[in-house]
Amino acid sequence: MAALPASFYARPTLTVAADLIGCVLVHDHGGVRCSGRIVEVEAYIGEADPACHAAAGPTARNQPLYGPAGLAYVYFNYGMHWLVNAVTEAAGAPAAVLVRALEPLTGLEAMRARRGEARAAARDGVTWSGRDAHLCRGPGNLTRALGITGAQNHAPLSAGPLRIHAPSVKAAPLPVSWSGRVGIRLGQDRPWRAYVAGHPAVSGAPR
DNA sequence: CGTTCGATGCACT
DNA sequence: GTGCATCGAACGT
Repeated sequence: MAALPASFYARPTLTVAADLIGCVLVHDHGGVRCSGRIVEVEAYIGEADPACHAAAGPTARNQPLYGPAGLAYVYFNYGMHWLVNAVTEAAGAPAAVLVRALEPLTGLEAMRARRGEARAAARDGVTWSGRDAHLCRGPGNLTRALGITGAQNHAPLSAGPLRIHAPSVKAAPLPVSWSGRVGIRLGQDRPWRAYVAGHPAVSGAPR
């Protein structure tokens, strides 16, 4: 099964966001393959979008947004969370889709272990005992579970350890709902969050 | 149920 | 120095 080609991402960002629902994010890391079905994403589109990292023009951090479609844009936020995006549109047109939640498919043992490490770092000697459906619920949680870090920033999503695959032909299509984006201050009016309503792995409701 | 709040580091002004 | 595209513990109801 091949990863989605770069041309998949070189389209209008909202189209890419809708089509990413149901696709499978894969990360080969530490000798283990972890994957999950995408059930929640958000679009960040252009310098006119106040919530997009490109709102203030090109900087050292947002450089991948200005690159060609199909790259990963991974950045560190709140001092403790990596967030992973897929760069869309075309070079010079800064836009991306943030992956916010996955339904875990493979590598659950490794996911539990990585989430446990995070928990153990914060608390002393207590193992994480959350439900598996919550392993990849939320953008910071899914990068932690899959082992995605800044090492994957600017990496191509069509080849390499971090990839996105088309939905399985056997899987029924997921219904897509839209809402305002979560966790942002500016730009809440734009209904650019796509998600599977009622799915247990979808993160918190919009503000 | 609900809301508040601290942890934690870096990009940018 | 300020403000995050967050998370979960610790409260209050």
